[in-house]
Amino acid sequence: MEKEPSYKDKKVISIGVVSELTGLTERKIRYYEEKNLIFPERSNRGYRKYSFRDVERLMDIADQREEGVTTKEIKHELSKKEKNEAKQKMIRGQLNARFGVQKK
Amino acid sequence: MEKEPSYKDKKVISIGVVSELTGLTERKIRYYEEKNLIFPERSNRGYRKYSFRDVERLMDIADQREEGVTTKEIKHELSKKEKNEAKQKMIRGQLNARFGVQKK
DNA sequence: CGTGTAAGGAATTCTGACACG
DNA sequence: CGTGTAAGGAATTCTGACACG
Repeated sequence: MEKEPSYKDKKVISIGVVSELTGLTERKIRYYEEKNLIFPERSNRGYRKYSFRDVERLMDIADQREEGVTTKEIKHELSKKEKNEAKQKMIRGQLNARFGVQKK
Repeated sequence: MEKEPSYKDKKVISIGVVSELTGLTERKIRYYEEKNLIFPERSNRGYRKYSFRDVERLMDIADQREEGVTTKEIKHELSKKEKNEAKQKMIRGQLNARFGVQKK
């Protein structure tokens, strides 16, 4: 029951292409990483690699920045979402343990 | 009724990453392009950009080459498929013209 | 035919820093 | 805080060619 990583999550896009795709400067993209808003992978020699999901995330960040939301606030929003997801997952796990289908 | 290009078809991957993904050398990848088996786009300054579909296509080509199929034969296979697709499309169009739903 | 390699040049990316505000 | 820019270096990619077979 493995989850094969969708194309959307494969980290294969260089920062230059991400810049074209999002309209953001490379400076901004690196800065948002510094602020832990985005998490690219690195190639062997340290080149950043992004996924399509990262590109979407960056466009979302760009929108929020335009509205005057600070990186700190954006970061906190992200943390909240992560906590919620962790909680949801835990609840699902417990429900499953008590009422889930039995293994044959 | 526009078809938005899926992530699978977006040309965003550099030849170096494609090489890692497929296990093929850059030399081979460029050669298959020379033989019209694969069609990357180009960035502003001439850098090749591939899609995930291209990556799949390359892995298919690699398999065929291992079986001893020549690039020429692979190319002919591709041409046949393209003709078939064109034919299918035409037939669908004609069927639709005669029996398709009427416009309101 | 299919692929490796050395060659030289141009463009990319990286980091750390100074600047402004 | 958020972003621009100049700086120097390292790695990437490109093309055309020679090599082997």
